[in-house]
Amino acid sequence: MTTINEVAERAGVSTATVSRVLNGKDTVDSELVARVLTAAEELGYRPNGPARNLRRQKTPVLALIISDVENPFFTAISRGVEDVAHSAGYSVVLCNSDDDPDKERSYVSVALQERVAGILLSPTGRTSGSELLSCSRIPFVALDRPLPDTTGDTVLVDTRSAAEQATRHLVERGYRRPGCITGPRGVPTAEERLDGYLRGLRAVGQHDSERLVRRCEFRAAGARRAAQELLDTEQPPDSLLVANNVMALGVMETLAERGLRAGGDVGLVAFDDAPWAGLLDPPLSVVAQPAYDIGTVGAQLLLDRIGDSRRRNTTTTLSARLIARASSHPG
Amino acid sequence: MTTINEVAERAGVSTATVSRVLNGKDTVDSELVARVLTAAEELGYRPNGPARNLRRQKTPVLALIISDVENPFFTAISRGVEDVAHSAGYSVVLCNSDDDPDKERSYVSVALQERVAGILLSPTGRTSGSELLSCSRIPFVALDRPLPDTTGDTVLVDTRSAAEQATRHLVERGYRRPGCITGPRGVPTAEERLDGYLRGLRAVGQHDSERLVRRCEFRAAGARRAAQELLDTEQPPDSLLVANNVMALGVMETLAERGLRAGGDVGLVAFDDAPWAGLLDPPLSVVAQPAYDIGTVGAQLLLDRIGDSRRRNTTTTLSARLIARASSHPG
DNA sequence: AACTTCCGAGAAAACGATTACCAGGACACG
DNA sequence: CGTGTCCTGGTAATCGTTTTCTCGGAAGTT
Repeated sequence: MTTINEVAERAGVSTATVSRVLNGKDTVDSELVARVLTAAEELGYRPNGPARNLRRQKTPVLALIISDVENPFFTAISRGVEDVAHSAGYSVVLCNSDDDPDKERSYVSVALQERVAGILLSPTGRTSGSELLSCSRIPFVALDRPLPDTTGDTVLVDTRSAAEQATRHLVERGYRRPGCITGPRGVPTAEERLDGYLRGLRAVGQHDSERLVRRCEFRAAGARRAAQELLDTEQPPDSLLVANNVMALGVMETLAERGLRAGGDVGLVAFDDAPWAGLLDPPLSVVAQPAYDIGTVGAQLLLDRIGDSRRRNTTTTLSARLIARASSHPG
Repeated sequence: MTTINEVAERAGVSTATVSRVLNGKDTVDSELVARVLTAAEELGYRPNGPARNLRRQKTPVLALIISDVENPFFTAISRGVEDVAHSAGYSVVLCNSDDDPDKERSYVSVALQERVAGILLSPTGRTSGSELLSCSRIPFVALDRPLPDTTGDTVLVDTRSAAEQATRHLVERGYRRPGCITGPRGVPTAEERLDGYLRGLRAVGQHDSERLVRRCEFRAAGARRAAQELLDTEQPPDSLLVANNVMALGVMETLAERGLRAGGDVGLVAFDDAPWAGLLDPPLSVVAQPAYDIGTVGAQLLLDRIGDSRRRNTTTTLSARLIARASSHPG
């Protein structure tokens, strides 16, 4: 690898001058600028990032830690983050925590170690890397889920009222016993959606029963089991509110296996819209979260904080909207 | 940020000793080890990554540059890469080139600059960052698509014969005029799939006509337009081979808008399986590519090359398999 | 012409780790 | 007891940049 020294030597100037030219300082004679540029070109010189970052004490990189790359909700967030970051001259590195607190911790640790400029995190909720974050001075933003015990910038979606609305929607459409499949205990998004569901039931005068609720990981496999369990109970639910789109696929597989049809046999509303949701059989009613916006808002917040570390912490809450399709239409 | 000096001072030893302890060298007195460890713990010391990487002249990070984070095919690859890399002690940073040669180039450039240990790239095909790569000495592996003019490790899928097989499948199922929607000119995967399609037609004695072929970006919007165009021709195709899963969604939307049903009205086979493919209306026939394996094989190849830079270049070709569902079943 | 001002460019000091090298002490052996 | 060996741990060089100083010369002012 060629270094700045070799470029300086070939151009017949000092390394300081090379550095100045390459960083666009305007105090260099145009003759020298030309010499440096051609020398750098000829040698295929490319500055050493780690050295530069060490000296500058900062790295133009944002870390985005999400819990599932295969979930379109999170990839949409990542697009939002990337668009904003990119236009501000930052690169984004995407890390996939798999909803595993250990992996999350380890990624936070790596990010801190590499001295990234900032971190966007959708926390698993449990212990997670939050202590690490809060005791370091690195700017960060929590996305989708609040960070336990830590006050920091946060971008949330009001899924509680969305869940409530979705539940009422099911009842209004004529379903009598809506059930709920949500995420693990302690995960804020899971709790919120469950809470919204319970409120929705109460609002329409239904007795809420934990017997119609199941919890599982935010994965298809768990949702499949949960759906099977619920359908096998003595008084099975006649409709379901499902806490994310990956789980919804699991539920639909289960229905298909049993020859049940979503909508007609079991009403279904799931969180997260996806490009394929309207093309399923039947088209899936969803609570569409503004995923892309979560990304852009979060990234902007992070950039602002990087620019001014003593800003007040803010929490932005975006709202979701129900898109009713055939899966919540009985008969 | 606390530095190794402060740790050394607090522990009453030299920085060299701190470094030795923290890197697990065994030549240090256990008394000192304990002192260093507690000092580091108390100060919340975390080594400065850039400094370490600068000194060590390497970074335990692999860059994975893919063309679309929202495409499940690529996210599956990324899981494969990550699993292998992680268990070998490497982090993976995921970069999203958006199938834009400029973005790709820029990401390759950043990766080189940051001196990552290796690069996994699914090239856009056109000029792209290949010159950058080949003239640097950084190990790299091309995934899914070969790198133009460059010999290097490559992991491919034999989509030519898969496309041929899929085309024959359509004809065998009774469709008479299969059309094809493929990717942009010059993109190897697009050309291969088109070529396979043409061969398939010839194999069953059909005259191949470019009039049944459309090209567009690997996006839903382009595919929608392409499908509309094809359906509006005087002699429209009665079935379609579509070059990836994102495009397939666009095509299905178009069919739905026109009140046409995949299978009964227009046969449909698309590349890439996805969790939702079997749940669409109708279930989508696909050519399933071993995406996760592309990732694991590619990552392993890259690690091998990092370990031994003078290995011979290899090209691994995996095979795809047709999964016939209802969308390729007439009537 | 003498003095100040300013500006461009080089020399050298950081940045924070790792590691080659060296010094000093303990121990063993003749 | 003297000398050689080994082992531990400190000193300082090093990685490749950026940036602060500093200095020399040109330009401007009186």
